[in-house]
Amino acid sequence: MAKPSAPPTVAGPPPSARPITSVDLAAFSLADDQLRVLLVRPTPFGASAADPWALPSSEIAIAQDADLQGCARRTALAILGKIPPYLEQLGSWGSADRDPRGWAATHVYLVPVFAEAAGSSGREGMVQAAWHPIRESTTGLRLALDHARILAAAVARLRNKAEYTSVVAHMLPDEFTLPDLQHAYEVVLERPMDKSAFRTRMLSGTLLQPLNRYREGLRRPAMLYRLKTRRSIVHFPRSLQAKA
Amino acid sequence: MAKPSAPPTVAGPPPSARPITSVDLAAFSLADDQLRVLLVRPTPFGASAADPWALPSSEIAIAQDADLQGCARRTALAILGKIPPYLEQLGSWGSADRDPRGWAATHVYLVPVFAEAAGSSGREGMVQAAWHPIRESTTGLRLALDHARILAAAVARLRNKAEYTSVVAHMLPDEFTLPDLQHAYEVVLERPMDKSAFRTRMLSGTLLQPLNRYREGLRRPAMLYRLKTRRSIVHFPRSLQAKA
DNA sequence: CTAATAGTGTCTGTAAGACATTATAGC
DNA sequence: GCTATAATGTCTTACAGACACTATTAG
Repeated sequence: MAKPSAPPTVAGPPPSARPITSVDLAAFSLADDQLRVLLVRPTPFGASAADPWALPSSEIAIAQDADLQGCARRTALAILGKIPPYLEQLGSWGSADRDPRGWAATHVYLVPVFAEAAGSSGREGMVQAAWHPIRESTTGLRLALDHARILAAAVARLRNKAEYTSVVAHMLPDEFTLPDLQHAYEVVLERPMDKSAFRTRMLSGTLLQPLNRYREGLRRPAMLYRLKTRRSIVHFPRSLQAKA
Repeated sequence: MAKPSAPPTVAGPPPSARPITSVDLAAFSLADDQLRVLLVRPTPFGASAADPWALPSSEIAIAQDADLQGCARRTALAILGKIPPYLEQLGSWGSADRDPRGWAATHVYLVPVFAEAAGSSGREGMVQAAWHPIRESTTGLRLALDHARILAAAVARLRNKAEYTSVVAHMLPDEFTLPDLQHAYEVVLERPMDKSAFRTRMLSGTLLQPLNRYREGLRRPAMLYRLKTRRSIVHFPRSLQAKA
């Protein structure tokens, strides 16, 4: 306790060892009409079907990471090849028994991104990465550590935020139509939505910028839009489907 | 990397040192018609007015804490004398420079509690603790480390959640009246609220249990209520004051 | 009775839900 | 013309906001 400017600690003696500290990503995208999450696995060397998939994770690199977001961005860059414009803290999970190596705490970020299908999105460096569809009843996949629980929380948060924010739009490409956007919401929320109410909701406020160009299609062309900003999400005045 | 069941790490070599890891509390109460936050300071020995106040904080005690919530409960017990029924993860702050001792990450919990005024709530063990009123423009107090920023985020979250949840009720005693509750919301949100709409909102749903007893007062007595559960908050169907 | 606080009733505004209708493309 | 999809219009419902009104206590 003779260290410089140590903040007051409430109770107990100074601890001896420190927890393993990491940042995990719950990165979501939409491909082939499915909500998908990015999972990784060690390199093919010795990787068998028994090896569990895991959320992308990096231990904090003290010499390299300026802060938690920086670590999250580094992790995303390594595996996605780009830094996502919108990252949101989901929460943190820490306990004595969630990692067999010892007391471990992880800071989890929710990352909605646009990504093409690309069944198994190549291996980036040392790991194999793939977009796994989110199936019913918490994926069913057996993931490493407590990642199944974290993923369940991430899916719940994503769906909940879809009820009152523009978060789903961040999983679409730069230019999209309102029917595209509605379809994306329907995929995430797993229920059909009313066209008229949906359009009013999305077009009110400062969310979208119309491009005054049209997507040529099989039938009547649809107006193209772009997000005014990809850096943040917009909150709508009311939540959808206010349950009785 | 030859450790048992190590999860795949996305990039970079295994780190050498681990961050200092702690749990901080942003505990709020209502006393004397003011929103207050619990702050601590090292024991009076050598404590001067120059010593900054800080949020209650505990480093993770690997041998003692089962998980992050456990650490938060231990911290709350040490300083409040009781374990609060409702704790909510606010977020985590971690960076190379927020603590002069080195890379430090803290997991912050938002804790609304009922607490009497008690100007300086005695010293519990090694620290001095007091409920400080939340003043305009982020308190104005100079706090230890980056606690001023964390506190600002906590106040923002508390006020935001007051707009669409029952969180404010957790800062009232076990039994209270609807006028009590409305006054509490008005203190937190710093604006007057409509009586009729407020009552409808609070009485719909499963939030309150009427006790069929009355608070005797100066004028007409008011019905007493109790929270159906103190362990969780209730979400209302709409946010208040849907801004244009 | 009056004063003060507790509690209710009525009307309006906003935005979502349901669903019908019109518009514009290819064929 | 027909079909499919894009976009709009109309009506209903739920609930917050404003505010008037009634109810119950002390004195």
